[in-house]
Amino acid sequence: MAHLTVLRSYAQRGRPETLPASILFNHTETCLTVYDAFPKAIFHFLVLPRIRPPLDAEELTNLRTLLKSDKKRARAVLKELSNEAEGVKKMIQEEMLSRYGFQWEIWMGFHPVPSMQHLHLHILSSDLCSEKLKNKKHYNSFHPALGFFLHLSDVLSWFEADPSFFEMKSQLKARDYEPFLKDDLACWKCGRAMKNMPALKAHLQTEWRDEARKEKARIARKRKFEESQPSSSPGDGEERAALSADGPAKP
Amino acid sequence: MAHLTVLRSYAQRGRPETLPASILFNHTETCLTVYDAFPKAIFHFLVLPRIRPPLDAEELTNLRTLLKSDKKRARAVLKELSNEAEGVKKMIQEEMLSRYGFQWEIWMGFHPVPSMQHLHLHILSSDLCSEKLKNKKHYNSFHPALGFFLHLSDVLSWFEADPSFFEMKSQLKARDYEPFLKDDLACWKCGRAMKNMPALKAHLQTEWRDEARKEKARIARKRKFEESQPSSSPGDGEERAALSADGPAKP
DNA sequence: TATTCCGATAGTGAC
DNA sequence: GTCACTATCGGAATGAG
Repeated sequence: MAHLTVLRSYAQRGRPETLPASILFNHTETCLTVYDAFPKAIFHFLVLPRIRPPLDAEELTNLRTLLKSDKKRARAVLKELSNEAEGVKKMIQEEMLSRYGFQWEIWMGFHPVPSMQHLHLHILSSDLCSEKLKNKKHYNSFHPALGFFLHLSDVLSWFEADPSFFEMKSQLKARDYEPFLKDDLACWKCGRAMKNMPALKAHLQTEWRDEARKEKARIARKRKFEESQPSSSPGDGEERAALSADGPAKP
Repeated sequence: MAHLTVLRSYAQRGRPETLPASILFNHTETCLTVYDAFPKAIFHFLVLPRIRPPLDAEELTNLRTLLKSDKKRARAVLKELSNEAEGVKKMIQEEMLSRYGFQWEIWMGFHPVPSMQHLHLHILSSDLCSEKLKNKKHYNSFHPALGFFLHLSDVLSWFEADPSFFEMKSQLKARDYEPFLKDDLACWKCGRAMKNMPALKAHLQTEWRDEARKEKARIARKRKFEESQPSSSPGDGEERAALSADGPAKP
């Protein structure tokens, strides 16, 4: 479903649990977490604030509309999204370990000028390995240091800064952010310039495989060291069990 | 063979008759006529001046190099191309009649700044209906009134004009002609603007079919009139025979 | 900054 | 203004009741 208001339709549901399991991942009193229909990484979720009094659909249209509404209410909404996101992040980390044998970065943040209506917090893994990641706009919109992707922690920090700084950041003008999406392609991890998308995608695969190899070796060393020690903590058993299940990992 | 010097290799052959019949259409002491390897119309030939003393390959590289060499020799070369082209044109006209039942325009002219080396006079039919005509550059380069396509008769007339005019025209600077190739698409025949190449190509087909219909009706009326007359000339028999053979005509 | 489809545009490599 | 290949860029439609 490629409709521009599909997220809003989810967010205004009185009974989100009636959504198909292929769409809904988790929900609370205040938030829904759905699978991104076109995931740009191995893990990619969206956390949506539910529409409920005193929050209306207009206020929750996007980050800009939220930030220009009541500041305390806005912060509360973001905190609720953050709470839900932290839980989702933990579930992703467990899944990383059980399915791929290691853990890698998870990013949480907003797009300044989204096309789809209704505020959505992206939670995605840093591999950016996905068939759905097809063009420069896709990639640059998630590049963690380019300027387009607004990390949740940064957005929350705006509330603690000077009100004039908050006002400035809250503008979120399309013309201020659009240029980032046209920046030259470069690996977010090593900084190397990439000629085109196929080259970038191949490189991202390599980066992720390299990280997998190094992390798995590190974990193996750690395990060997711990096995050579006389005592063990209760958590170790789980960790070893998770590590032994390798699943459909590519790296 | 899409090589940039293939025409020169033909033109410097001592025995052009050894060229494959799929390449060589006709030849004289001074000229070769070859099939355009990527015809942009139903009929599309190239007439090449043969390389022979005192003409060298450099002088015959393109129209600009020829025109800036000895003026009388240049005119002689163009006259030889013209003579050969007139013969080829007559053969095309006969083929039009025998295969398609009517005749339509045939254009003869040069491109000001060709990529392929060796002067070549284009002879092509005005339908511009061909799978090989794929983009705006192709089309605009043969548009008969845009300015890029240099009609042979016009080029020959430069020799009769004031020497300063000849000098001006002989410049043939790429930058003076390149803009024509980017002009908006418009039908050369009716002037209508065309949104894109598929629309233009469909329209060109329509134009040609319309012309075929009208010309065939005109010819049929003429024949009926002549049949109603008591006398006939010896040529009429041939013409009727040609008209009756309809061949693989599309229109 | 939703995707997908279509088409134009740009760079390259060819031997 | 050689072609053919790859990739990018640019606009338009898109669904649902």
